[in-house]
Amino acid sequence: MSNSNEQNKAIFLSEIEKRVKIPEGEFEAFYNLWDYKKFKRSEFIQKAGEVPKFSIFVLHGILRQYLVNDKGEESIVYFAQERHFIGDLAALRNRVSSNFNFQAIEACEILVISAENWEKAFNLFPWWTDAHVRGFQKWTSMIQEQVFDSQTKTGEERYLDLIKKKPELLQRVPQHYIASYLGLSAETLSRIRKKMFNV
Amino acid sequence: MSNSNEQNKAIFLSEIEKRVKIPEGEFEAFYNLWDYKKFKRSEFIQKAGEVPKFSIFVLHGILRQYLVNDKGEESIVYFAQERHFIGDLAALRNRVSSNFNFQAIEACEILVISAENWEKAFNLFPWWTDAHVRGFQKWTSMIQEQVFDSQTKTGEERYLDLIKKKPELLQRVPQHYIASYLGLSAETLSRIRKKMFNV
DNA sequence: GTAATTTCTTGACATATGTCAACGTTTTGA
DNA sequence: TCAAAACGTTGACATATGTCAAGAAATTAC
Repeated sequence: MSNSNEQNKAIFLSEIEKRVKIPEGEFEAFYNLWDYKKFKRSEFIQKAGEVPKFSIFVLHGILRQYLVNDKGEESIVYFAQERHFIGDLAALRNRVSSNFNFQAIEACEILVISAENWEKAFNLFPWWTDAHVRGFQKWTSMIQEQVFDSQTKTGEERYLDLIKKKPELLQRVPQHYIASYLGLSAETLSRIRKKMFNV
Repeated sequence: MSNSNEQNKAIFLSEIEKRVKIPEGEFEAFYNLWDYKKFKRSEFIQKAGEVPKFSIFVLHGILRQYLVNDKGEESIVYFAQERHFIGDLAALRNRVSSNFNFQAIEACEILVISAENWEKAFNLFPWWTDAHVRGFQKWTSMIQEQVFDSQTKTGEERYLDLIKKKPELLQRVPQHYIASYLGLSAETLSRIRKKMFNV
């Protein structure tokens, strides 16, 4: 069921070309800076407290990025599905430990890039830098709006938003992960759903 | 009371040099891409719905970045004090309207850079790009942790965190702005403080 | 300096959400 | 295929926080 190297390359290329134009012939060298890896369901790609070994592009599968506090409560900050970039780049580049956990929810195929190769890519390929910068600029506004939502909306409203924005996600990951992402207990989400669908 | 042009330049330079090394002689040209502006207390630098005219560096004073939802409730996502960069770069670069409001809390002196000049700076000065990228990488982790905190911590815990991290802020801005930043009603913060200091 | 405005506090009450515990259902892995 | 693990639901109860309204205190602007 796993994709061939050529298919993976094509997926990766098309995703980057959505954002920037790649000069003739440069993609091959860029692609060679990345390695292919496979993870089983529920395996950890990276654990909190570790210095990240790489940054990630998801070819197939889905993984969760989450934080854990001192009381052991965890909360998912991001679901990375196929064609998403994910990782703790600040920690990767500065060679410091990360607070984030990255775990495969389903079996995953991913491409990874080491800190060393990340710097190479950044220095060699201006189009990559540009894509990267644009990605971050957009992403920060999005997360800031997420902070806002978590402060001003009820759980039910946030759940309805998610149904609109990422309906496929709800079919794909266990409901208690959705609850964790929304900042709700599993019980509360269950009750919200009951109220929404039973009346 | 306002700083001279030379003082402003020095402040700006020292802030960037904290992050990256600037090659001999390049700073002057970079600095010329920025303009100086002044705003009075409670004036708007940019309103939601507008296409941003520039991105901002704060020389003096403090401003708030906030969002408003359909019900008219507002929530502060960021306080920018002196020596902070602030703005909606995704909207600026793409020439689309921004959801964010930027308002001076105190009288402010700021440097601004237009969309056009921003692209110039980005293309001409790799050290600027680098500083910028590092800033964003760190910032995204920080905001993600902020989402986490707003989902897993009580208002009292978030207030205590803020006292530790930015004690000077509490002396400087009205308490109901602090409440808004913490995602609490003004009344609730008042009660938290009463409980903390009266017992 | 004083009026107008903004800010902060407090009470009473409503409500969203968490916690704990029990139990049934579904999925997983060998 | 079947036992074990993971997942989802429900009840009872506790609690954090919001809302509305009133008034006191502080700050601002002329």
